[in-house]
Amino acid sequence: MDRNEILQYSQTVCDGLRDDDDGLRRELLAHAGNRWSLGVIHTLGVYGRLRHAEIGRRMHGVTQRMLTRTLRQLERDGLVFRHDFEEVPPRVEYELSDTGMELLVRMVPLWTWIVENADRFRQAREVFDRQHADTNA
Amino acid sequence: MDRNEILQYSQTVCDGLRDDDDGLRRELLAHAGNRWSLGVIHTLGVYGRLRHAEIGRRMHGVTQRMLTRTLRQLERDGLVFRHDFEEVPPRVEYELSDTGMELLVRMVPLWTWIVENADRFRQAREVFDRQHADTNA
DNA sequence: CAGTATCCTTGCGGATACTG
DNA sequence: CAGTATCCGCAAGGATACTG
Repeated sequence: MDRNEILQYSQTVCDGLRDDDDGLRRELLAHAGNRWSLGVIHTLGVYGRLRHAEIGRRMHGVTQRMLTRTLRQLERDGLVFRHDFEEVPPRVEYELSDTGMELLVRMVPLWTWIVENADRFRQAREVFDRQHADTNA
Repeated sequence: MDRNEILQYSQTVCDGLRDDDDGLRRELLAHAGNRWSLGVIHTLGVYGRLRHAEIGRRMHGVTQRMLTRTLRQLERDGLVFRHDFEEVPPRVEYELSDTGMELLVRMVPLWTWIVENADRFRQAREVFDRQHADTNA
């Protein structure tokens, strides 16, 4: 994929995002970029069907509230299926949909690259912050 | 790329994101997912070097403040170079760095997919919202 | 022209307590 | 167990006016 291909793609995408789709774009990326969304998608991708609490146990730090909210959003976008067995006590299982799986596929290269280049960013920031500190001093 | 490959990748990525990198991950995606970041990256990718106001003109709706802020963040992460000519009146040009270009490459497939599947999401949401409305009624 | 300063609204994310 | 209700702090994003 050379530079021109990239730009053409990029052009198409950004043209397709005019006005109306802006909300969609933001919302979608918001979900993908949410505090917990990626973790949930990943967890469900790896383990398949899981119950609410099981997901929570596999992601440290998430509260019940945020987990529920995240799952609702993902479900609303059709990325996750919710199977309610309507039993007592409640039993609900979550599962990544095909759409969710496709999203995961598209996300992974990006995340991989970010992680692999973590140091680059850290260094860039250090340099920037140092220079900025000098300016202020 | 089959399901297992995806999951392995995904596993690696998410393992690499434990604790410390969480901030990094969020910040980076925050930049990539910001209201204006992608637009700026794309614009600079397509047009090359541009002045502050030129970028603004090519992106409708962005305010001076947000454009400046976005550019600062991108610059801090090393995604964008800032060339200050130190003239009067001021003349500053912005340019996508190689790192920024690489990010653009990784983002494009994701965006393309989102845009191509916009309808899918819209429909999923409509269904969800309708069902939820019924529940409340 | 590029950028800062100020003020404001909104929604995310978290803590805690409660319910069917 | 799964989920809701309530309250809170914080930062993003925006509108507006000003400056070197």
